[in-house]
Amino acid sequence: MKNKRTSIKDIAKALDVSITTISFVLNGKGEERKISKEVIKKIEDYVEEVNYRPNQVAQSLRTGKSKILVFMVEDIGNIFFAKIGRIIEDIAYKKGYKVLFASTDNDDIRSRELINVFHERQVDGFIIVPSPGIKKDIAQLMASDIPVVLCDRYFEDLDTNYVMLDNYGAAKEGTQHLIDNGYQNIAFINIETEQNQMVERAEGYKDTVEAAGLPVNIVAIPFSETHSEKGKNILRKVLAGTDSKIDSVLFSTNYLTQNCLELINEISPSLKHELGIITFDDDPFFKINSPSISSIAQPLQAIGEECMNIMFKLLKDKDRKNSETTKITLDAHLIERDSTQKKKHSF
Amino acid sequence: MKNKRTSIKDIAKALDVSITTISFVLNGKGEERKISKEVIKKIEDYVEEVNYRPNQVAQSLRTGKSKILVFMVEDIGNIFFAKIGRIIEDIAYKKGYKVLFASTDNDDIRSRELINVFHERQVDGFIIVPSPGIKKDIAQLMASDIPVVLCDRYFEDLDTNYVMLDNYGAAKEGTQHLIDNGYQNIAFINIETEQNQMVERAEGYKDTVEAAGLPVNIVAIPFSETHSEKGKNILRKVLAGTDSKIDSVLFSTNYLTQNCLELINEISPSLKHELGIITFDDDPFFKINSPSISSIAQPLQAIGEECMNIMFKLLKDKDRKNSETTKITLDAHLIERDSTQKKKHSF
DNA sequence: ATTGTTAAGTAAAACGTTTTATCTATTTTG
DNA sequence: CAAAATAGATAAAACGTTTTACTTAACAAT
Repeated sequence: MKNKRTSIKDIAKALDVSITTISFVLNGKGEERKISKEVIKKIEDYVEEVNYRPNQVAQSLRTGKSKILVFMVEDIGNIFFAKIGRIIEDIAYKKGYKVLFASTDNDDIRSRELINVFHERQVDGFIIVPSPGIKKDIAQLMASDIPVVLCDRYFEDLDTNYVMLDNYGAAKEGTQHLIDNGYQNIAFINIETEQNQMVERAEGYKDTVEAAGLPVNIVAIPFSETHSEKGKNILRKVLAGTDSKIDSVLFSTNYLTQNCLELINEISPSLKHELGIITFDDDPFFKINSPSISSIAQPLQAIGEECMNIMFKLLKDKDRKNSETTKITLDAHLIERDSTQKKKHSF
Repeated sequence: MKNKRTSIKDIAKALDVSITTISFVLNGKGEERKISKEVIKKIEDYVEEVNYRPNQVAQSLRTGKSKILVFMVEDIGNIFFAKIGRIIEDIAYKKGYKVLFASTDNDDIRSRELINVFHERQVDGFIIVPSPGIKKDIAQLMASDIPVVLCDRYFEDLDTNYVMLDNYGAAKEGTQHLIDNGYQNIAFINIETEQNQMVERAEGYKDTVEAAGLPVNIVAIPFSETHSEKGKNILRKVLAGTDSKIDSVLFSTNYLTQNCLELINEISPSLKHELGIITFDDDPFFKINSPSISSIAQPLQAIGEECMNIMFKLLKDKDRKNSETTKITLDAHLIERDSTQKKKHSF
């Protein structure tokens, strides 16, 4: 009943030709291996006729190549990663690669386990948004001569291929935009982390306000508290402004924006019209919100494309171990909307 | 240099034990096959020591099982699918399965190609959000005795496992909510499609307004025009209300909501405060928007869980061909917000 | 003393490919 | 005309497992 798929052996039997010959023909080595035109034709026709497709698992076992790439992110349910994932997927498919997605939750243990699992599965390459503590594992992975591209983050003292946003520059630009529009007391709302992309955003902010002679006000919310009452209280205090009254905020990531906006709404509906607001990561609804919300948009398409450019380069390169790593830094795109147009007086 | 991974053969050599014995021990068949305690211990210790991990590709080839599931959706960059994907991924990993994601763009050709590709790769099961015209391919896939669960949509006349929203009921509930709040002229904004989930939503809407003696007004925007000027014009006309003035809208899916809200904003900023608005698929920003937007939220967690319940049942079931299909219909969750609180007069 | 049983283990086939080495005719070359 | 080269193909090993069928030794039963 369970009709087994046709294998190369079945074809060999049917055409009275050796397995080897068929394999050569299928892999386009017919000419090279001096297989006669007639035999080539015969095989190709038959393959077409029975719609034979080689068993990829067997191919993988033999060649050690799987034609599978893996995209390891913090959370594939986060729209930022999901969008990049889609872009990567599309590019990969065009070249015959499939993409496994995996969410690490930014957890080192989970990341490590995933790397091992995929390594066992003989995936051909890794695109990784690394969790903070897996530098060693990344190094090991690279040492085992498998293509690795880091995305969104990197490690200062590890020579890897990566594709990053110019986080420092982007934060600078966003902050300067607030300053240019007359804001004088800007808070930078961040999550508590040592991930370099966040650190750089904080630096960009800090250097810019300092250069303008304005006060530095960095608020770090623990990752675990972004949805909790405790986190809300931290924000409440900032907005209440014990020392000096804040007139604007820069959110460092889309985790925070949503929750903080919600909170701002909760504290005082008029506040969101008075406060200058700009955030990293754009969202379609920012345009619709009132006020529409300014953002520092990441070039998702470019991020995905660059990751795949590097990946394909690595996949082709026979001795990639000896070739230089590629490091790409991309510019963000500042989207100016109503939330950063300083109003002379609140209403 | 390129230190090959240790294989079962290496262990055999190192311990002077046969390959077979090791395989039995590794697969927990040591007792059953009467391997002595000492040998079992010796093998287990060594395996631990050298951190041996079996080559999964070889396992797959031999057993025909890959421990990979595939989740085929319309677009993994769409937050609705991305969220479900994340839930499925988490459940899968707990049982040692990995998940391949694939976006079909709702295109039949692409869907068909993907199904074939994954079939070749010997994935163990499919969770599919089917494009409109691949009923036959789904049937074929099921005939080849591989677990298939449809998600979000199904085919009327094909006996499959599926997990669906009660689209009819959900649309009914949403529509009734508008009626209860005093709206009298409700438009249903849909994409032009024959996908059953959309048809059912339209029916739910239609039956409800008709039962209340209110006019039926179904607007179908071609899929390709959701972002175009042409699509906008269709909407403009509806909102202008040539025949009768519309006082509220029900959006059938999250593709539309964003664009239409944008357009409503564009046409007249005050309109969004006057119009009753409710939409399928919740979004975090609906809560923050002013007015906050009512929605018919899908139970993402439950959808993911039910898909996986069925999948695991199928994976276990030896003769699933003869067992009954499982059909699950889930209820939506109506979230009432400001956008459906009828205002006595516009402002 | 033969037969049967069990304990403890192994050899070898199989999964479906790719690839290396080899083979036989035929043709070319010196 | 013998040696060398080439055309056209194939056998068999290899990838790393799982699994079937077998072996051997020890012991028990008749």
